[in-house]
Amino acid sequence: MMFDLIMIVGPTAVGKTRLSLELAQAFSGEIINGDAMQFYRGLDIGTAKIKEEEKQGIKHHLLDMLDPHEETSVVDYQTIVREKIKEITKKNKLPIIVGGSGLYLSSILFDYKFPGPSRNDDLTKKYEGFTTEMLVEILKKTKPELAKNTDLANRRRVLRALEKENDDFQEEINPYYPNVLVIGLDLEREKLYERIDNRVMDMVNEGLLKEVKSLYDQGIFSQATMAIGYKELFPYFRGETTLEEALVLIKRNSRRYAKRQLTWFRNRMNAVWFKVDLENFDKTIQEVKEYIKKRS
RNA sequence: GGAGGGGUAGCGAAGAGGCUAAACGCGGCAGACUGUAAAUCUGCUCCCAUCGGGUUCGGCGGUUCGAAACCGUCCCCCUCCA
Repeated sequence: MMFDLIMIVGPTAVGKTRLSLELAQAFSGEIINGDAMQFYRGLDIGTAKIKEEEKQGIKHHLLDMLDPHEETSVVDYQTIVREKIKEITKKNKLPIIVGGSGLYLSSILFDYKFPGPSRNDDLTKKYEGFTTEMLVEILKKTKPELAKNTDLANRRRVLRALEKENDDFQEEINPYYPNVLVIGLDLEREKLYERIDNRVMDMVNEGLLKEVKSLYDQGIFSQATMAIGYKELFPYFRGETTLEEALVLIKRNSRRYAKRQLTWFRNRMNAVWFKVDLENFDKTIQEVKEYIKKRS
């Protein structure tokens, strides 16, 4: 095998998980999760996390590593995954990263450096009463260089810039691993959206409400509960919306999310794209396998 | 038959003489994003085009320098009374 690493990317609900199992099976791989929300224990149905009995004995890493109230960041992800890749490689296995969290995945593929201070909520609290315009003024005055490279319409980014000491902007970011294959899975937009809508209903049938209710009852309100499929249900439990309204929002947000994912993967990664054949997913799997063999 | 309400861009919905090719939301498309990323943010979305131009607000006809907005008339929809 000439690849150090295979990465499978694509919008939510295209079939990444299924492909990953097949490839792991065929090329003796171990799977590393690349979905930020699947780090969390208890977020199973809503994140479409693979079930224990579906794993086919294949080792899965970075699933269920956090409790819902805990937080991580790309930096942790990057260090852990770099380590995991080493381990897996040492065992003579192929690391296969599967997921949809663009930034996290890019931080593995490329040599992203994170020299700045870690994020912390104090600043957010400190500037609570400030309008974004005011924050922008402060930033421009105190760190004009940094202001140039930040999206000034985006309060969150302005806040982060405010807590950075220097600009850690990298002019050029090099690939970190020499031989990586990034497989992009795609599907006609219309069909993708249809799949997403259907999958939301499947999740409901599998017990999504119960899963989310449990988080709600525990009073957990964190980054994890901001996940699609979760945050929309909280207002329903509070009696502020109907179930129907909440489900419409879940579908909508999932579709919008899928679109954002596609934008990232298309423009930030050098992926080899495969169009998924819905009627015959095995055919898609075959195509990918053949491609890998040919390139190996 | 009588009394009201209404017909606005793909949909929902503002607008009530010039600032309007027409707010806003949805839907659609494109994009940004190096420590919250399933998050956060931006742009486009009548037609042709680079400036710019051409057609719009149920139909037709008026009033007016100027109308989606005012008047007349016709068509359609809804509610109530018969």
